[in-house]
Amino acid sequence: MPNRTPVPAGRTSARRTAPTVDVVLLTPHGRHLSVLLQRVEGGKSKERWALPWEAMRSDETIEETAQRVARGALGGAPALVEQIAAYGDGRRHPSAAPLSVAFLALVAAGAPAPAGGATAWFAIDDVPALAPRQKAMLEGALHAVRSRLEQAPIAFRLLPATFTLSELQEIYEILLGRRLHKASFRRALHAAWLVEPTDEWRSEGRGRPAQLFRYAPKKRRSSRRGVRFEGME
Amino acid sequence: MPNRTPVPAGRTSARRTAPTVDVVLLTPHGRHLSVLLQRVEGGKSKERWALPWEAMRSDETIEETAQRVARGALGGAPALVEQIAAYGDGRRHPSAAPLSVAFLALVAAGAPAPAGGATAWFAIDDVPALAPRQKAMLEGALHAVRSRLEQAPIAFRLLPATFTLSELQEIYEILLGRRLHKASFRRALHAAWLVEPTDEWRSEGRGRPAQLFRYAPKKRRSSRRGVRFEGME
DNA sequence: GACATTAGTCGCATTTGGTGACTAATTCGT
DNA sequence: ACGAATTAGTCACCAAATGCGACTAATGTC
Repeated sequence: MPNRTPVPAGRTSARRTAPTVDVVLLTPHGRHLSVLLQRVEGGKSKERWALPWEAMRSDETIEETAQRVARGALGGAPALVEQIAAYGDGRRHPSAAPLSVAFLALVAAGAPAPAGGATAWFAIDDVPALAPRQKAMLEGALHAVRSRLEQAPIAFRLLPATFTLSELQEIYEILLGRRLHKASFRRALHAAWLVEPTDEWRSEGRGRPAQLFRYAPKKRRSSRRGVRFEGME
Repeated sequence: MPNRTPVPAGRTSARRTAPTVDVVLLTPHGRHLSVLLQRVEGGKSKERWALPWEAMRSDETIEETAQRVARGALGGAPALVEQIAAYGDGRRHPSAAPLSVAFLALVAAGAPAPAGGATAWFAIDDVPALAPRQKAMLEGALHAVRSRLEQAPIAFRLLPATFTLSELQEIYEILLGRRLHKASFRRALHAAWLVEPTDEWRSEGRGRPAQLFRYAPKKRRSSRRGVRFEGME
């Protein structure tokens, strides 16, 4: 193990810009997802909006930085913050940093529109031009949400402590970006022993009142399945 | 958007150590997986082995760096290199870098044992003490292999162009760390239209000769499934 | 030729999943 | 008051997917 020199001597490390931590803040908005962008003050680049980001600090973990960037942009704490990936290809970024670590943050519906015109929510299908690296982060965030949704109870963090099953299903539909069949959703949900009914009911105006449930996962049986070959080409 | 200063003025960025790129090289070895470690020259830390790593360079993407680190440690190119995640918590690392990006690399079976005693394969269940950050990377790598195995045809990259179905199944078993049922495996494989038979057969000493197949994915039908609630607690 | 060994397939029982249609409880309009 | 509209919740049926034991096939060994 010879050339283990941490820094290629003489080169640029002293001039290198610190890595950035970028956060993709997503929230349910109506029937779809929206992402939080911040206005970029004039520069030569044509992108006028950007994901919130900040340079990494040596006195914080990147998770802490992500939390702070999210709180700063949102004016409050998001419901969940998770890493997506590091982006260190050559694509352009608002900073000069060669490396960025992207985080996903989910925010419960009805988030207060951040003050001032410098920050705004954009529907996920109608996002303005972003720097290429941040565009990739946004795509990565959507992919991450949809793939982690089945592995971890992240949907429950977007709901209050008690909720109706219709509300839960709607969250799933918004995060997945597609409709689900009511009976199938409930059958799978109950089979997984993730929720338990409370004795309260909520009347939401018209229609039959809905029973309230709470998130209360029971012990799991490890279902030893075979392999699946999905979505390969 | 005030405090958009890319670098907190005056602070440490000039003294910051560049992020590292660490590679978890895995290969089938007998009936299990092994990981490549490099001996660490004496230092005050008690870990005598480490994952191959190198400081990020400003003239390479991190993918390129990972490829280079892998080739350097292995003496040849691995079959696949993919990013796992960034590790920027406070855990200790052989370098002084506060941030490391971990990559997974898969190497076909029968990889030449790297020359010299400075590099060696360790069975995955019998790995010596690693720096905490690298230990987390190794766990992350195993998790990544197992979860990506069903999404992308990475197993085929560990096999020659033509192979028997028993060989393919064995790769899956090694990567997943559990046995699979022969008939179920083949049924799912054929249903996914991933392989096609050649007209060659291979006699492996005793037993009936096996037909050789090649990886030849056909167009996919997008199976619109409902949600599943798996492995949540 | 009996047997061990590996490849490959079949069939069945069971589970899982998709779906339309049904019942239940409430509000609103007239 | 009463029926239409609306939302909640469940059922039943069918189709597809899965787990698995048991079978046949082809080869080498003794």
